[in-house]
Amino acid sequence: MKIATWNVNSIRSRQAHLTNWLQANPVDVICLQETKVIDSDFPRSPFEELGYHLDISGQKSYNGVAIFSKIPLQNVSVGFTSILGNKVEEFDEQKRAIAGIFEDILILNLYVPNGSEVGSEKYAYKLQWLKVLREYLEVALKTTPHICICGDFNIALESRDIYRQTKDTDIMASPQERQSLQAILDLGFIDAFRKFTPDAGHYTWWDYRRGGFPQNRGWRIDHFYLTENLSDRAQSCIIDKEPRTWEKPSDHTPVILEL
DNA sequence: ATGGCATCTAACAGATGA
Repeated sequence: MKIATWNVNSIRSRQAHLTNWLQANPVDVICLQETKVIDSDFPRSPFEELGYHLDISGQKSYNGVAIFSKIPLQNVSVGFTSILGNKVEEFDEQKRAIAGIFEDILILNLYVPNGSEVGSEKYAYKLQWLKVLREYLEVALKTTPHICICGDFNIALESRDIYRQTKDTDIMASPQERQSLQAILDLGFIDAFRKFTPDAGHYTWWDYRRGGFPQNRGWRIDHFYLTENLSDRAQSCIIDKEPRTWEKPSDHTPVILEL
């Protein structure tokens, strides 16, 4: 089976790109981020016509996540309160997390906060959000052996994931962000892409500005993290750069995991 | 240090993203 993740940067602006891509890549599941639309305005029919069942959680203008699957997901939940309760309610205001079970796998689709600038309020929110995510996974792991987390993490863990040297004050590469993500991985998650590809120069996001893509000035910030038992089942994990070459693309490109 | 580019709302400029 194949699972994909793609930050589409507005589902309404990217509808044709996504339908074209899905026709060429009929994955079993696709996890989307930054849909940027309330649920009642989500363009469902083009994707339902391709045979997908849709689970969506969006809001006006910002954020928003969705999972499309060829077979309906079981036990779909939105946000963190479903597992952690009302104490984490404030972290569910922004629509950044949706989960469901496909076959024996819990798929958790995430749009991690960007953080704006190191030291800002949004940066503090990003770190807190990651702490809540860690708690969520700690609980989930107690009952669910097979977990696949994917999405836009807005963090590049290592220098080989970024086209240039970074400073500690660079958002998406700061030590605190990396430690927060590493603490999650330390619960027992493996970077699926790195199981197959150790070398530098593979990215999933390129800045629209300054000709980032043509010069391959990118960052690898979209990830698949798998529990060890699932990692053993992984057959491949690849980045498909092609949609980034299309006209008016998302600034992110899809990553595809094969189990 | 700035701005570069794209998306949103809907104010056609300002907020946000990464």
